[in-house]
Amino acid sequence: MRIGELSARTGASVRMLRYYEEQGLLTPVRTESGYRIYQESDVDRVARIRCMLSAALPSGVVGQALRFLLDGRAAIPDEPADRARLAETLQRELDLLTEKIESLRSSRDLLATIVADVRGDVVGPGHPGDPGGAVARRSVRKAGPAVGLAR
Amino acid sequence: MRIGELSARTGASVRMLRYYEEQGLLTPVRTESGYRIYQESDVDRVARIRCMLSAALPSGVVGQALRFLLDGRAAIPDEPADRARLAETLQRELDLLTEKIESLRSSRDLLATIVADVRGDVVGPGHPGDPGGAVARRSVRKAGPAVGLAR
DNA sequence: CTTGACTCTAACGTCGATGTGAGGCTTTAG
DNA sequence: CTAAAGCCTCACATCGACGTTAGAGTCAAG
Repeated sequence: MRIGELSARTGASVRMLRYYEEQGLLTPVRTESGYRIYQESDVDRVARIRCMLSAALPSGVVGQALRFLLDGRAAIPDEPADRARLAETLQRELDLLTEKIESLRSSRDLLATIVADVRGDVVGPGHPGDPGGAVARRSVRKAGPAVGLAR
Repeated sequence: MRIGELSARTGASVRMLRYYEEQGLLTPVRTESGYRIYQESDVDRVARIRCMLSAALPSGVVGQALRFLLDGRAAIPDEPADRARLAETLQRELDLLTEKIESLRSSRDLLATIVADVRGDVVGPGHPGDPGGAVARRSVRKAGPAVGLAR
């Protein structure tokens, strides 16, 4: 398919698709006249790119991951030393990501209790005279303290 | 505490702290002479801000979420109608956050399979200095297909 | 009082990701 | 064949999240 169709099917703008190619994340073939031709599998690929970029993963990591997805194990270097370094780099990103996820989960859970609480109050017998400090009652336990720091 | 101390304690640059204030994510009081004065709780607050921003959450979302995460329930309105609207707003933030977390998890899982695969090859028959990489060798099959698209 | 560390505002620079034309081919529908 | 639609390559513009610098005020210590 050509770029317009891929754009329509993925929701990514034409500009973005060309940008991803520029970054080595997509490698469409070209027609005689220069038109980009994409594979069916590129629909998935674009979804992954967007997902990983939205996770604020460094584009180098995204690139490596994508190369791996596309070329399978071919993208893994032969030299043990290179592999070790690569593994370490990826592991660091993995740890960071895991940490980030945990922290976000904690924020989300806290937010969820607040939402539940607001909803809970809505259904109750409204007390118009209740001053803004409705904080006193209710069972919102102190949310866990320090969350993991991001870099 | 003043901005320098908060910076030291959070790892965020002074510039970042001022920027977060500009975005309404922090609201320090000021001394007579204009110096920003932060609360102890702002240390946690900055940690959350950094985490959420590093996850590429739109600052609008971060702002909304933060107001309720850290100012707690102080801002909950009395009027049932107001509460209902608030609950709805928060629910949307909550959904966005949940979606984001799922997207991050998907990226992390993908990254994990790649790391495992790279390590699997690195680990020779007794490789010194290599922490237990008891990963079954090549077992990486096509990871799940389409993952959730980010906005 | 003077110095030096700290802070302030204001403004310009940067970088990644993306939008937006300009100008010019190519393909497709009529 | 011709016009519309799609695509191409620059290349400059924008936006968020900062970094950096400049010029000036504040404050504790010597």
